[in-house]
Amino acid sequence: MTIEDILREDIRKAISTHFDIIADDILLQPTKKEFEGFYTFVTFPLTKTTRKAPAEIGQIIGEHLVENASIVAGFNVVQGFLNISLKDSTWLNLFTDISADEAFGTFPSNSLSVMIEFSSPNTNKPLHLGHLRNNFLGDSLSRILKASGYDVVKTCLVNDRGIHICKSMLAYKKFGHGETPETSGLKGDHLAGKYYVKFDIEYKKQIAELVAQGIPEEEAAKKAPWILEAQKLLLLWEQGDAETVALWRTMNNWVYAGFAQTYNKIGVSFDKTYYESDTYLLGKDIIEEAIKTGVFYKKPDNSVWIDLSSEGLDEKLVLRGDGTSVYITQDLGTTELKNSDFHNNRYLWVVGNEQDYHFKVLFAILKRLGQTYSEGCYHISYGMVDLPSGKMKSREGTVVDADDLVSQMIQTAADRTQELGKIDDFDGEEAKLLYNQLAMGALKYYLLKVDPKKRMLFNPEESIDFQGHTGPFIQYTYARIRSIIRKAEQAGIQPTIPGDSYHLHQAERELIFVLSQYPVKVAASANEFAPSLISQYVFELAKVYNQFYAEVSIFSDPDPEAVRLRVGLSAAVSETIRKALGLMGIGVPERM
RNA sequence: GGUCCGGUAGCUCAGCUGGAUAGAGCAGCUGCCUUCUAAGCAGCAGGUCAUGUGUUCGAAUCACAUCCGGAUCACCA
Repeated sequence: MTIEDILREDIRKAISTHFDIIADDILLQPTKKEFEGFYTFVTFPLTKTTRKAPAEIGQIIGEHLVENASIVAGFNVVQGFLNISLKDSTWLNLFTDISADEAFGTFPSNSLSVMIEFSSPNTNKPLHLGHLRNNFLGDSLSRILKASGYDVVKTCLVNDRGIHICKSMLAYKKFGHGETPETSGLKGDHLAGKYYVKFDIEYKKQIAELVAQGIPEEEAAKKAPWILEAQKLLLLWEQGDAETVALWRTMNNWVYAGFAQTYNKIGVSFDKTYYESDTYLLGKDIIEEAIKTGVFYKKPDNSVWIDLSSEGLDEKLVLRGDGTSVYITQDLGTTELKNSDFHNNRYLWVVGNEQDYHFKVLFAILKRLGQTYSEGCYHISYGMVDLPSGKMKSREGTVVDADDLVSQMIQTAADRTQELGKIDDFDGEEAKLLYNQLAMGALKYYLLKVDPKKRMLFNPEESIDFQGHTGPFIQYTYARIRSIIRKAEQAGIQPTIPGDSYHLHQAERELIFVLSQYPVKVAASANEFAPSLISQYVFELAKVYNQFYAEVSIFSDPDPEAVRLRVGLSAAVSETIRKALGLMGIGVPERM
């Protein structure tokens, strides 16, 4: 039972004794800064049933609380707003609970397992900024879900086959001259990407030539020699042609080695990786089977369809006339595979919002097929990342490369840190670790602080900011606290909670109040699949701590009880910052 | 055209199960380092919450309409 629950119960009692009304929903909101109190109860909704003025109702409930509610210290009424303050003993008890709870903010198992699929790259090009948002969201959500009691399985579905890979392969065959990551000095994924770009340049040239000969552009795009060759390559691959498969394998392995480096650098990993080359043929059987039960139907050309118009969707093709799969067929099969592999209670997909429709269709079909797990399927749809210059387009080369971005961030972190000169005694390894932590802190925080559902703007100048609403600001607060804890340890000061006679400083109350919100925020971010709630929370916590830090002196206070409490508060804040940033995959430095 | 998402300070974003004079950060301007890390703190300035109508004691929040931006409606993935 939280303080809020207790207070709600007390208000409910006050209402029933004075007005003879059973109020089921007691709405509490945090009191605005300019008023005294921590919790506010709005009395307007009670005016009708009680036939009393809002201020009068507030007065009556307030008086009742002061007399009867053991946690309440006082109140004030402003118009229809009843602002309630709590006793210092209440705050101290609350803080006692928080500091005693090692697992503060971590929920016990809820006996539910969840699979979360994210990242899911194509193997024809390196990761870019858009993938970073996806990866950070997926990684952070898996940590948040774990903290809120789920058993989590992280998966990645690698898009390792298809026409796009064949394009890279074709360009490599034409222009590669046996180049390898070793001979070129390029990371494998960048090497594959280089040929993907080469393909596109050549392809566009061929289209232009055909158009110049008077062929309409649409037709030219289909007839250009290289696209035909790439399609032939895809066919050869599907037939298992040894040479094609060998090249495919070689190039993909280069790419995987490159991806592994990037994932390692950004701190992302998976429990299980699925490859589309293993799963793309799945799903057909499910459909063939369900034609019999009437879920799907055949058209004269032998293509197979489902009519989802009663769900507000359209008629959707699920198998081509030649019997081959389409995207949705494959996803149906992959989901079935996931379910038979892991039997999870929930399945999540972190996929961009351009696929909203696809997932609506997928879930509708699963439901029609009578799959009970369809109820637990959820598309975590996130918005695109835009650049100040507009949309990122990989074909037009306007993408921000993930590896480049990460190394720029590390460079910036190094420059910034060296300017300040606070860690001149660090050795090379320590410094490197710090730069990495700060760089990833800045980048992850920047991409996670925005509501995932919303489209966001990536402003390069802002993203390397280390002040204000940023990861490094919070990391800095942590490092500051750690310095205090070290000092306290040296001085032999034990954090202790003072007795009931202790009069709290307002800054101390605020700190306890914000700390107490942490578990609520963890639960909310898990429910809404929104790491941004954690990022906002931890920023608020750091801000309130910095205010406290500027306002009160920790070690030079004449009251030893105050010193010991403040050391304890600092420790609790640092731990909560560490946990909260940890939920975002961000590490914390001892010094910076 | 149908469907979906969005439009809040110069910029980037919170707030949106209706509640007080709409909040942060950045940028701009003022102060604060002989005292625990100034990557910090305090303050000033900045808003017709796209527009209109409605519901309500009360609307940035709900409903309807309009305008603007984006996504999607492939036998691509």
